[in-house]
Amino acid sequence: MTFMIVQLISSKAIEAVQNLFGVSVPASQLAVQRTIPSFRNQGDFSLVVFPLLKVSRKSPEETARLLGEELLRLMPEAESFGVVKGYLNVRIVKSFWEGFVKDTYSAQSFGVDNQTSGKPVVVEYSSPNTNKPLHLGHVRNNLLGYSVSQILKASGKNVAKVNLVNDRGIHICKSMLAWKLSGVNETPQSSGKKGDKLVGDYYVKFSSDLVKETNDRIKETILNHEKHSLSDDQEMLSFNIPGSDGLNDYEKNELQKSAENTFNNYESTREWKIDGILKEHFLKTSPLLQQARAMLLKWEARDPETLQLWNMMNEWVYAGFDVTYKRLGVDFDKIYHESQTYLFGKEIVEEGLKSGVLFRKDDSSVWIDLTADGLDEKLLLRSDGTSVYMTQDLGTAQLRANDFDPESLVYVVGNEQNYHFEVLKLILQKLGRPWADHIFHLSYGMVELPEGKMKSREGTVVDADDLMDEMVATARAMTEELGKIEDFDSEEAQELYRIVGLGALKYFILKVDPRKNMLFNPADSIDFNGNTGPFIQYTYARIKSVLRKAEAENIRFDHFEVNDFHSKESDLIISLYEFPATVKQAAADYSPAIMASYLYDLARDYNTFYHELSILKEENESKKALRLAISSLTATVIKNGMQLLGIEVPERM
RNA sequence: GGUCCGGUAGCUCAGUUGGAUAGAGCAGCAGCCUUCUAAGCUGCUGGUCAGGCGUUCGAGUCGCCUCCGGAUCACCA
Repeated sequence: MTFMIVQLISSKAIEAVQNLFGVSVPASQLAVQRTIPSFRNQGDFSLVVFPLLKVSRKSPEETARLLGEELLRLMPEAESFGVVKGYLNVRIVKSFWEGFVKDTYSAQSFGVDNQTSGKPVVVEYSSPNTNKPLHLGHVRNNLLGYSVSQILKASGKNVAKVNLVNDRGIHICKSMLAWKLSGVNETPQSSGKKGDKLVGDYYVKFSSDLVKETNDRIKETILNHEKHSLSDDQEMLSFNIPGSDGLNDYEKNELQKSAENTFNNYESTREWKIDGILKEHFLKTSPLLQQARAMLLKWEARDPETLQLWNMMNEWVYAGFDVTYKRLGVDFDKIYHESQTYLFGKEIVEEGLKSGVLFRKDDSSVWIDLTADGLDEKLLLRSDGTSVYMTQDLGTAQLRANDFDPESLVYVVGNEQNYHFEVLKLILQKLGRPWADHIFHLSYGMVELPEGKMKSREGTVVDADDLMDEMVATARAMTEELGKIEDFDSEEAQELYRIVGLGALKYFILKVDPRKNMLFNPADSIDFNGNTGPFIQYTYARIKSVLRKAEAENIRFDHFEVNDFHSKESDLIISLYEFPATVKQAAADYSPAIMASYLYDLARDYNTFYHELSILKEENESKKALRLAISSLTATVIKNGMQLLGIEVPERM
């Protein structure tokens, strides 16, 4: 079985040109494309002959006609042709399509390669911080990572899904400190909160406590100023600003001026409008932040009490994440933790220093000079010898190379880190890592809300669990309104709401080109009509309904002979035929959106076919069998294709 | 300011290495359920593909310029 009719036409056309004009033209000159609907009465595929005019020295119409005639001679699969302007439209013989349907309609795994081979593609995605629950942005990341992994597998690659959990650092310490200071010993069990939510709440509490503490300190400082009389009608204010001892005179002076401005403003308006310089200073010297930093140092020194608290709270978060991941339907083959990998980059830095790729500055910080590559100098070790993000990523990349001996490393990370990954790849290349050439940053765009960006401070963050709840609730409301599943028991109904609600969410996000920023409009996302997941799921359920009836009536459809296709039949068959190539295309572009778009078009094609033609009521047995076979194949393709998006399909809805 | 990404219908998005008359959905309007699931189907309305110049037989697609939006350029992650 060949899925390469397009390549066949192209190669035969090259042969035809050779025969006709004695010239060998490259395949790039002979683009074969699906004939546009207006000319489907002439053919299935089209060739553009304009590039051949130089060698044919004839008019476009004449060139196309000659080529068409030669093609008919060379290609038994070509049945007839038509010419419009410079376009040659070729009709493929019915028996070819008939053979295709016969060969595939009962193959459950049509289009998806279940034989994977070669070195693995390592796909990193999700990569959450453990101080906050997952939100809409993570949802896009997770859905993309999972779907791309599925698509790569279906295209024949071995895939390893990995997650790099950021479980250490100042953010986690903030949650830990706020929890400790609260003194209430709240746990997921005692509060009934999901672990990640609980820890996230303390992170928020830290932030608000920090703001309050800072404002209080500032107000106190401002109000407890001293007055010095300079003369009868002039006086000078002096503020006793804590933590300013180490500053130089200029900086002290700036702070005094900033404090005076703030005070004067307060005097005249009775409102606190704190000057920026002052605010920055008080944040920098915040006792709360100092405590958090002290905690991080204790953590790095393996202080048992700190480690215990850290472990406990991280476990809460993981339990919470697991629930969200499971519900989202994503999983990982290996999970890395930064707490275990953050020191790994240092050896690589040492190696780079020896080989001269990196250099040390006078303050003993380590850098790489990328100015020759149009980038800047980049820090790799701080002057105190500690590592930065980039250092860690060098280490984890090496670790992954050791663990998997991968064909390539794919990073599903937001586009705000484009620069970071450009630098990462470049450094590894300079360090002579051959696999560095196969680092691919799957850079996806931000998810925005109608009000603009999500801001945790403004409470506009869309929580992943809440979002799924809402989608499932909408699916339920919609299903109940339609009233088609009265015979479902409660468990079956719940399962359907889940499948449809999540299908809607996943499709809504995955149908957009990953690279582009996308708008998440809640009103649009709960629409289940048109270009949506539920529409495609519905099409599947509809087909299954027909197939169940056929089975009940004992109708077999393993035999059919076709004299002519209805245009709706051939449109559908050719769409189905293009599924394997679409999987390859989606894999090559790392784009679930290509698959989503294909499935939508297919579902639409099927619905018009379904509407226009009878299936079970068709009297001609051969036609009935063909239509059932096409229906069955469409169901398979929808199921397999949706599975590549991580979307399930219901047998009934 | 440097670098990168984007700008297609009122809104959200498609548009394969340059190919025929730029397509869907939503919204709006008009139809189609005693007939295989109406979460469906059919029709209508809606475009200076941000703007300009260029390359080409042919440009939404490639090049240059301008305008607008976003990201990034930390001893943060």
